[in-house]
Amino acid sequence: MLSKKTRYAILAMKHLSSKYGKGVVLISDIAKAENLPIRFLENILLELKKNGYLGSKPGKNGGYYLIKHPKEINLAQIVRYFEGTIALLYCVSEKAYQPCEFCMDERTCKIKSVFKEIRNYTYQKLEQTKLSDLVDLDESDSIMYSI
Amino acid sequence: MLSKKTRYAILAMKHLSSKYGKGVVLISDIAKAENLPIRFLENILLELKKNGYLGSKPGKNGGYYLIKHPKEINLAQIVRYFEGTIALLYCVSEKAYQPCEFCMDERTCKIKSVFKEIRNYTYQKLEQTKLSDLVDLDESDSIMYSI
DNA sequence: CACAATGTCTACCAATTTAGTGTACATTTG
DNA sequence: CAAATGTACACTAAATTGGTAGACATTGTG
Repeated sequence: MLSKKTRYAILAMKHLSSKYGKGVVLISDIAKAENLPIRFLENILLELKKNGYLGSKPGKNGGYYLIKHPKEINLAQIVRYFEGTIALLYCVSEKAYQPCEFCMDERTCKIKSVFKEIRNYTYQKLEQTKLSDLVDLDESDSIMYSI
Repeated sequence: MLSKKTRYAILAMKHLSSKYGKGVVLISDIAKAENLPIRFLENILLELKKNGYLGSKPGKNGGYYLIKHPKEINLAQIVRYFEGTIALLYCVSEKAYQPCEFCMDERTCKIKSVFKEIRNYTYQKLEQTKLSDLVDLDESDSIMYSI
């Protein structure tokens, strides 16, 4: 099961995608729109910013905005960042690999092969799902930021 | 990521499968063979017994044994029992369903559909993997229990 | 019947993770 | 300068994870 943090992050990113190209969005607006605890959301947005997905503008009329185009961010990136890995076992993880505890020979381990297939399918599905797939983008009246 | 408890349960069940039809197995032997903390393993075996997978024989010459044939137990059952659900979101879970937090309309929610596909694939793979697939069964000299 | 070897039961516990909150501060605009 | 914002960092409460302790019940053997 994904953690609330991961789910909140997806919701926040989805919301920011829907406002892409339209200037900054208040944390409080995201919190209200997606029904998220605002202080917790602050931490999450900060993490997303540190990871390069978001930009921010402090002070009055400030807020957050997506740096990349929504079609350039996918769910695998978000899930992996907050969950640490997409795999269900360390031995089939790309990002958090550790030797298998189930077997002597990882090349022939049946458990590993099953969980590897699951990991690969999951990764592929999440990777294929872009933020742009989650919202109706309106690119007609997009504006430039003055940062 | 699966919890240690779930992973230990799979290891214990795998070990008991390899001894299927050959009488009881000491907790301490399972712990030694699979390198598991014995007191924690006791709890896990007890849970597996309460769930109907294992039988036990207390007292001298006692131990645990698989009740069902290894081909009648699959990984989905074990994972679901210890993890609570196989899904990554409640809204796509069969056993722990809760309404979706991501959308107004679950029928058209893209996030839900992606995670539903992942859940279905995962379930199918785990369900197809029987304990008998994990070990070399030797059914030639199986014996009957005298319980 | 005594006793050793085993599983059983109930409780407890420490460490870690999760899901936040508190407080003070820095920055920007008007 | 004041108000509106994001930033930093510490703190914490609750839940979960990963166990451990100790007394007890059951069984086989001598």
